[in-house]
Amino acid sequence: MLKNFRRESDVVRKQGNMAVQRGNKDQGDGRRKVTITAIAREAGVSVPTVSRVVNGRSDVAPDTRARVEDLLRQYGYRRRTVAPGDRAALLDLVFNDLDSPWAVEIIRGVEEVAHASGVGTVVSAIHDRAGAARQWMKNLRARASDGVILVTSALEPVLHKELHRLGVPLVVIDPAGSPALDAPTIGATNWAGGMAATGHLLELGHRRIGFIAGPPRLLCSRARLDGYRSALEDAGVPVNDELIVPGDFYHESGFTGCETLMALPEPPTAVFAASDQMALGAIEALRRKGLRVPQDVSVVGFDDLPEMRWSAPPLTTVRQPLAEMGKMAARTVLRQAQGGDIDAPRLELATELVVRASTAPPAPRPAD
Amino acid sequence: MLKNFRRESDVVRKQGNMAVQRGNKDQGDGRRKVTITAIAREAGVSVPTVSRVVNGRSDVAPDTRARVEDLLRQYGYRRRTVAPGDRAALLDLVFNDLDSPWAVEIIRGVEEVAHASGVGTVVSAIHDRAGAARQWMKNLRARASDGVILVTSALEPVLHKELHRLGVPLVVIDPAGSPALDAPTIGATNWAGGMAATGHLLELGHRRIGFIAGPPRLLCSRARLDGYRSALEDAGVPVNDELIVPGDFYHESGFTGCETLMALPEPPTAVFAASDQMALGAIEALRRKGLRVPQDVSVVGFDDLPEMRWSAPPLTTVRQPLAEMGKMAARTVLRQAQGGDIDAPRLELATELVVRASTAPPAPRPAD
DNA sequence: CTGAAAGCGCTTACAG
DNA sequence: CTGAAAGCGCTTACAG
Repeated sequence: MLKNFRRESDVVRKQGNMAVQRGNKDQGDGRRKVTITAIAREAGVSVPTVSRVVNGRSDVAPDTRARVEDLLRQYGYRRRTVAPGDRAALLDLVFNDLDSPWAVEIIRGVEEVAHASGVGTVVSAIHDRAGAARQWMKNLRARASDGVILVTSALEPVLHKELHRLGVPLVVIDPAGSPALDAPTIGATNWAGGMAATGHLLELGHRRIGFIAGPPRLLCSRARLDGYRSALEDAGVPVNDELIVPGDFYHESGFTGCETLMALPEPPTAVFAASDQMALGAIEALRRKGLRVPQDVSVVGFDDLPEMRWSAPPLTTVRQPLAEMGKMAARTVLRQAQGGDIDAPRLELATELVVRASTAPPAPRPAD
Repeated sequence: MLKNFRRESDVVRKQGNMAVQRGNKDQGDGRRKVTITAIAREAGVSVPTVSRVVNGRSDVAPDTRARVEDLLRQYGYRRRTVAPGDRAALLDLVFNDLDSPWAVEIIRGVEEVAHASGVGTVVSAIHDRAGAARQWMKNLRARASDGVILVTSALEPVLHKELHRLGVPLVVIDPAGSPALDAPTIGATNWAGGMAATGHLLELGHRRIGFIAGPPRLLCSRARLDGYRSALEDAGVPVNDELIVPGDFYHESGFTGCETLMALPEPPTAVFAASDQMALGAIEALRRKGLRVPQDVSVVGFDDLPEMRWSAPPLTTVRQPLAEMGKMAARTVLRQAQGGDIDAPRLELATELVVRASTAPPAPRPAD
């Protein structure tokens, strides 16, 4: 390090007219402008030679290469244009928030497919704020991203319009539900999942089943709720609105939602939470009340995040193939980016009920 | 959509000599080559005009703009060079695996800082495979990334060497422990954390404390173990090697590690797992044996992943400021990328014991 | 609002 | 192994 810095000042002394050198802070006069031409002059070689070194070609004499590499490093050279052949292939993956294990699953899937195609995955969070979204659009443009995967965002319509204008392919994972969005979407069979979870509880013998809902503006929330309702109807169990409480997919709302449910004159014997995190919150609420899961109350979640195998007790839940959804989405944008056709404008991957240890038949009613 | 496709074939008909058009698969003769020049010819305007549209300048007649935009979209135009001013600023964040809530925390921190500086965060996983790493290096080079943040990887030395050659700044989060790595590193005070966790159990009155270790090749694992040992020594409790079992930070190993511990002739009254995930595995092992946490056995974890507040019972653990570490790392690479000095080559952020509900004084020994 | 001209940062044959 | 020359894909004044 020290050695480098020493050499650097030598260079600076000899070549004081270069805009800004590495190791110096911005000097009013602006951004540093380290070009291949400047490096060539400095190294006493031609521009093509530097170009060759930069591109790791083999036909450069070892000591020329070493000298040029040193200079490149010292001046902090970065390419200013991209080689025509290997355009930096980039794909943008945009979340509202990066605050849930949910997100990694999707990232994992997208990254796997993208990486295999030599494409980089740029991950961003826009926090449903128009400002952040605008900044992101600007960056997207600067980096000439080849495609965008957007995950459940209220900003869907705005971004879609702008991206369409720029001709950047867009795929939406788990669409929030903008009606006229004509981008391909990838989701899960939420309605069927809601049916399956509720059906499972019904089969165990539960008749009073509480439901902790997700944000009502999201399509997936509504589909899960409707699945719950349909299963009850199929079983001839009347839908009781006081058993349906609101939530926002986060732990806390599962906790309070469950408290509300258990404070009912006639509390439910089972709770279906529309997300795993809310299910965990619900279990905590029950634990605090001294109620055991599943002996006293059964709990079902939705998502099947990997850690749910290890919750206490291991959670019965509806598996949503998040990584698979990510992969699908990545394949779809990549195909579009290469000018291919999209095979399905709207796709729903299957959900699957995973029965673990948080559900059991209802406790026999206390003989009161 | 349909409309677009129709228009597109008109264009193709008129202009059959362009290499490959959008909507057509690769046609042997190679990659499509949609340049601003081609678009200009097609639109019957000059090259500068198309350039203006592409860059969203305001001084273009509305219908010229519309016509050009249509063409750009239809041909799937992507910039082939980057505007000198706004070079796509990119930062690479590299994990071994994207399989833990651990990762999101770091991503969140890095993204926040990078995004604020208009820098994109490219997330990759290299799975400790030299092949994947090589592919990634190639991509990194193509996208001219401005800096790299590497998270705990056995590939540290190789990547460091190569990146240094390219003059790309590198910061390592939670270094695996390559001895001669002269890149800045950001970690947590693992040793102090190990001390604190063990000290807490000691204070509660525990004397037989099991330890489920992390992978021994990682510095952080060794530091946590040494912290555990030191705390015991301070308290005058002899270190008993049969109470130390191996693990790999994942749930499963916590489960089996805890089983081993509880099968001991004289099992521990408390277990300190070197990761939250192993702590969860341990709790599950205890649950299966019918042992209650914390009444029968206390459990402490390490990391304080956000979901640990909601485990059953809420987990006492050592908080590692992962998002903060990500932010630090991002600031450090960004500063380096701008030619600034690094303020600290090696940084450890403080860990903090978070006491929740999984620890309690040991149960009185059964009077046998 | 638009284009002809000059310029920039590279890369790609080609010749030695 | 190296450079002079031509070329490419853009952008930036400048003039109208």
